[in-house]
Amino acid sequence: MGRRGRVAPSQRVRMADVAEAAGVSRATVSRVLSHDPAVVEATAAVVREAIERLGYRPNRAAQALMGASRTLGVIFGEPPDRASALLLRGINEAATSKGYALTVAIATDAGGEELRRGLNTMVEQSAAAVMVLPATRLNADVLAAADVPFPIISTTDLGPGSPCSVAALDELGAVDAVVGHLQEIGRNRILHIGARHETLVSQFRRGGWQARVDEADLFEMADEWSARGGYEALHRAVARGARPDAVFAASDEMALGAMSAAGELGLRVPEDLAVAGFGGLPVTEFYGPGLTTVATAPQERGALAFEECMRRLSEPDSPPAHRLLEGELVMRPSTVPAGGSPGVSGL
Amino acid sequence: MGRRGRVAPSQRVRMADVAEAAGVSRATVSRVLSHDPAVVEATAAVVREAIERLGYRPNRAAQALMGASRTLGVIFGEPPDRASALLLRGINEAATSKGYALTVAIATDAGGEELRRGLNTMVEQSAAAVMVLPATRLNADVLAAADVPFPIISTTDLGPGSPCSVAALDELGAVDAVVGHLQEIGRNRILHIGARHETLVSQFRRGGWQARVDEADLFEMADEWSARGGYEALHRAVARGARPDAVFAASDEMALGAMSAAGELGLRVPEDLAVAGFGGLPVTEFYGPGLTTVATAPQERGALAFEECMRRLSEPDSPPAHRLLEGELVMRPSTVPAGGSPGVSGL
DNA sequence: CTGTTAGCGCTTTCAA
DNA sequence: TTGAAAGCGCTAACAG
Repeated sequence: MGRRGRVAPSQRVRMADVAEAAGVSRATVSRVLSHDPAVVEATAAVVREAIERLGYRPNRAAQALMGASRTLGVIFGEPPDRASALLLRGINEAATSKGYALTVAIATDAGGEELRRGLNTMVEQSAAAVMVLPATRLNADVLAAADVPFPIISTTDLGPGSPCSVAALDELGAVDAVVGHLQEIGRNRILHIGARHETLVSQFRRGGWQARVDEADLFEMADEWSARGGYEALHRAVARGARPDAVFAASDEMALGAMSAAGELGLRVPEDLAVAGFGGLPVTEFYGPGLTTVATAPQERGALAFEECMRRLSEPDSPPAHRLLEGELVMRPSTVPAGGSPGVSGL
Repeated sequence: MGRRGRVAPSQRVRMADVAEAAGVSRATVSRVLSHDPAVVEATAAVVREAIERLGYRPNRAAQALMGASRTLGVIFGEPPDRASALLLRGINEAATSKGYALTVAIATDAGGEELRRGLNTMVEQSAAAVMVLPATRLNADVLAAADVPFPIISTTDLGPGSPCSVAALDELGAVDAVVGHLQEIGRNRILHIGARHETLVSQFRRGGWQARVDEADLFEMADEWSARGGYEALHRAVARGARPDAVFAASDEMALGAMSAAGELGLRVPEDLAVAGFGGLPVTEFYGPGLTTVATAPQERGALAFEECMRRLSEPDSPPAHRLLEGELVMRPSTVPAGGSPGVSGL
């Protein structure tokens, strides 16, 4: 057959097949699929039966070509840790239940080039909205300047003036709770171990600590956002003469490394050195004697971000919202000796 | 405008806009985009300039409607741990560089219902191929029976006879290396702590251990795949009279919990109780005295899975391949006292 | 080497 | 309440 522009039709069951099987037109099948109340129940039942029998699945690409797409984008800017996996899970659960599919991209570079590419991918995929976990300030600027046809929801606080919605942890409040706790138990030489100074979370954690602490010699930059980074940082700080009575590490893993270094330095935790981290996944109960930390609810953050997507989509003209989730201080023996009363307290 | 079937054209720059700006036809733009050598360089340059200037991004939905789609699916069946995040990163890196976008779904239930839904999502998204991390045997059966228009690549070993390609860790070999190591250092009462018996990885780890160990009283089922699970399991095992001289835990976190329990029971690690885990992320260096484990290279596994996708796509008629990655035994003080010679040895 | 044109699978007017 | 037909943005077959 020499017809021009001929394209091999796919093997897949199409709407036309369903229509034929049900003895109706394609338009009617389409209406049944979108729960159009105009279709009389008897007809709808026949159509649904045919859909079921033939195993018909609509082609999203064709749907997206017409109107609103049912795809949401997720761009990861955080390191590939467990929290990011949980965040994805939170988003997925909510999205699946509402019939949305998820497309992902990863953008961990500081410069924003990967983020730009990620956003382009989302445009190409006709995403209806995109959730982003921007890593750095530059990334945040890329978001603000992005020329994209969908709303952006950031799961890191971008501060006021950003055109993006925010569904994030109240970082400053959470840090304040940990550092405040260390001060309440009588520590006044609180060393902060940070890393990757260019990232937004690093800046938040350091900023929250700075707001409560004066001594400039009590900051130590770790090489990496990891246990080894925390381990080496504490060793370095002590070697250069810092004499902390507490450590606030920017991540739980760094805190774990710091506790290991403390052991080598002959410092007892918590008697000589109270140690607190940030993150709060269940495993931290077994970090050292049990690590004091802040639970950051990544899964809830994901659900919140999705909710904000839906809100922006249903009220296209509403301004971007700024929704913050409270962290939860978890007190454990690394700051409160077993004799004390460890436990959990809301902020 | 009373034209029938009217649909609001999108605001986005379309191929037609580029064509007009460049003074060529849409077909030529399309050819430039797909690097068709038939287009003379001068024309191509003009087109590329117009694309750049207008900020044109092709609409994937429209592309997918025609021929091969540039979307790959990833279905997670593993718990949301760091390894799964790394696996995604490995896939993403390879996929991005080849111009593929990624769609994700999550299917962690044992029954396979979520997996079926996930596969449906991938059909709807016109995925060209799908990578799956199936959790359970039932999930594997769903995969085998799936009626889908794309090749499936499993990142868990499905054994022979499966219609899916496999790009996975050599689980049995890796377990054999750990348990063999424990035997080589003279341990012969090796307790295995497992969990979630319905999952394939649990079965592999238990099977590998069983192949080397006789005593039936040396298996203890943990409630969860976590540090707390390992902690409680060791306590239970000792309480019921098991007298292990070593522990092989099915995950690093369970091993961490077991070491904590060992401390409470007055057992020194490794003198009284050697402890080994499974997973091998860097943080395990700071689990207890340093945890012996197996590195499972999740990122490499992701890259391998992607490679296998490409192979299946370029050779549609070739049979599914079975590609296994070797684990790497990492010996640390939890089995080899500091006096010994800890280090890394390939399998 | 480039343009014309048909049609991918779907939704949406408009008419009946 | 349902059907006919147009067209979403793109690719590919064919003609020139």
